[in-house]
Amino acid sequence: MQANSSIVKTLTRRFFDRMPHIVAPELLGKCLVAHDGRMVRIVETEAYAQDDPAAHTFRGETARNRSMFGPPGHMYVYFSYGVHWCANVVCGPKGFGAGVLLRAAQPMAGIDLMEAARGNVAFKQLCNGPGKLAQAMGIDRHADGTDVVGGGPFTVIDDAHAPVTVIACPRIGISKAVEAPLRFVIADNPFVSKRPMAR
DNA sequence: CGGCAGATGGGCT
DNA sequence: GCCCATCTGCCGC
Repeated sequence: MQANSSIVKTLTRRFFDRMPHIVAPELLGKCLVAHDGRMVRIVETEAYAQDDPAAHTFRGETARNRSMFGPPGHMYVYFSYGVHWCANVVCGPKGFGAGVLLRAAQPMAGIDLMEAARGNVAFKQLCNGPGKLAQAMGIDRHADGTDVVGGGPFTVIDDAHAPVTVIACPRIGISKAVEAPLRFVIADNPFVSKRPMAR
């Protein structure tokens, strides 16, 4: 191994077999890879558990949120405000509707494909929001329920670079449990959707 | 430049 | 009506 080459590890199913508030900060710095070469480094996540009034699973299983009740390590993709797709990774035990929303990421590879998908926007705005991230990566309804540990169209890997400094802060764009510090960002990363409030 | 009001839009309850 | 969002335009610093 050369000094600046990364060590890529495939995440195990067990990584996602824990509660979302544990998995969400640990996903920071991990990478999401698509089959066509597009890759992003995750810089912002939010945790949603079944007992959380802000979670889609709070009122039980429906056709829309079904994949969140399935086994961990799979995608939950939902259609937001009639316009955007948003990607989550299911976590927690099977049968417990929980997951981590992928809110923002840093483009790493396949930039030309991301720009084609997102249109004429600044580089920093390619993936700095959940809808933008999904659009840039080509994530839509077809990815719902697919495996992110391996074998699916998108895979989460640990492309280890440097350790990250994690900041926890309130989530964005919700109307219930608005103060819970379940949003996690990499400190001082320019690709987050909104800077966390200074503390 | 940042912040905010308004419009947009589909699927849920 | 409500909602885990985004874009545009308009303000004020």
